[in-house]
Amino acid sequence: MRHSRSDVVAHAITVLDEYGLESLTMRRLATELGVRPSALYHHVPNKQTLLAAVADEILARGRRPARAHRWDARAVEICTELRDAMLAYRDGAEVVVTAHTFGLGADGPAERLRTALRDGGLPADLVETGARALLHLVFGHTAEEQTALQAASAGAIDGVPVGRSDVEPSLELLLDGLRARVAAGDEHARHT
Amino acid sequence: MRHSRSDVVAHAITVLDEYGLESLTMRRLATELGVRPSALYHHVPNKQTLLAAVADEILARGRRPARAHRWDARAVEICTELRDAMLAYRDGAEVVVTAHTFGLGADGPAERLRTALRDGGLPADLVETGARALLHLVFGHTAEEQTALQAASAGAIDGVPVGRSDVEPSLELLLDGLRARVAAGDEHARHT
DNA sequence: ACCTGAACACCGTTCAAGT
DNA sequence: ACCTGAACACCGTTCAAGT
Repeated sequence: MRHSRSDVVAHAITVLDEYGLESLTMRRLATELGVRPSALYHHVPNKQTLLAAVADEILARGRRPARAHRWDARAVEICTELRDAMLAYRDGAEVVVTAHTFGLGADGPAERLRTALRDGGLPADLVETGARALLHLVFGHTAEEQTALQAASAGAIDGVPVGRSDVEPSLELLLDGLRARVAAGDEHARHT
Repeated sequence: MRHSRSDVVAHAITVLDEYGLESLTMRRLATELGVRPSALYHHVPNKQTLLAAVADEILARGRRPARAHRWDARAVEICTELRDAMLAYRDGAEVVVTAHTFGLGADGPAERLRTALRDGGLPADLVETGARALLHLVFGHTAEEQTALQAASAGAIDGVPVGRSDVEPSLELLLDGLRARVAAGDEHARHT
């Protein structure tokens, strides 16, 4: 069977989800596709690029339509969507976070957060630091949550199971900081 | 020459800093120590454990005495110390963050943050979510900062150089959230 | 355009045996 | 206690050649 680039990326996600990131090798992927390893290099320049494409596809599959209108509710929406998208596939958080750290794709959520804050009327510097802080919080939290989840599901019972809505307390804490800054800014504007 | 476990860990940091994480292989480390690869397994059960020990050593080398007394200043102190420790070695952030994510060592900073917040009189739930959020912020920020820094120093000139005190805006944003919660809690306590 | 065959230059880890 | 020798079971990537 002849393949296209999207076949390769799609099957990479399947292998990832079924056997984990450490088993997602070019050789294994090729074997599963019924092809020699060298054939993959016709579709993708190297493994790094393939993993970036996998990260983008994981995020794309998690997309949900926007519902909220207020900037803080929008931010929560984007962050929980991001978290759910990463948790939906085995080792999803690690793949997405790594791709983002190396600046290879996976930059959709950052851009959407910036847009939400900008549309909410936040000043440019708050948009920048707020979006980055929110993203780092979700990345850090979800990466840890996923390894804990996977360790629990592998090694049976040990430690307290992590609740599903566990990001929100940290998220709300940061949003409180943002709201306080916005309120202070409005206060200042009213007095000048 | 005969070696001890700490020799191996110390030389692993040297190799890491000089050639980067991707070049830190058991075989290369062994060669640099003038020993066969299998000899390393007398000192360390596997590579993962070695990397956790490397992470702990990087953090230990960055330790500074506590100066501040107020909980929020203590938190900033611990966070900037953590950041500086990770930035002090090539790929230091990635090594420390990975070790922490997999629950292998590198848990000193988290414990110290929790202690600082607890000593500051914050309620238990705020201590927990505050410490985690601060840690994730520093990890996420520093990992990104370091790859940007290393990319810039490798690929010469492109993009704006990241300033040295770049974590502090995000940190202060989160601290504003924490301070607001503390103030609200005190307010509530005064009325009951 | 998509793939094979064959090679290059590596990995982490184990384990019996040496000193 | 610390190390060697030798092996096992793998990696990512390149490149000429096939269809």
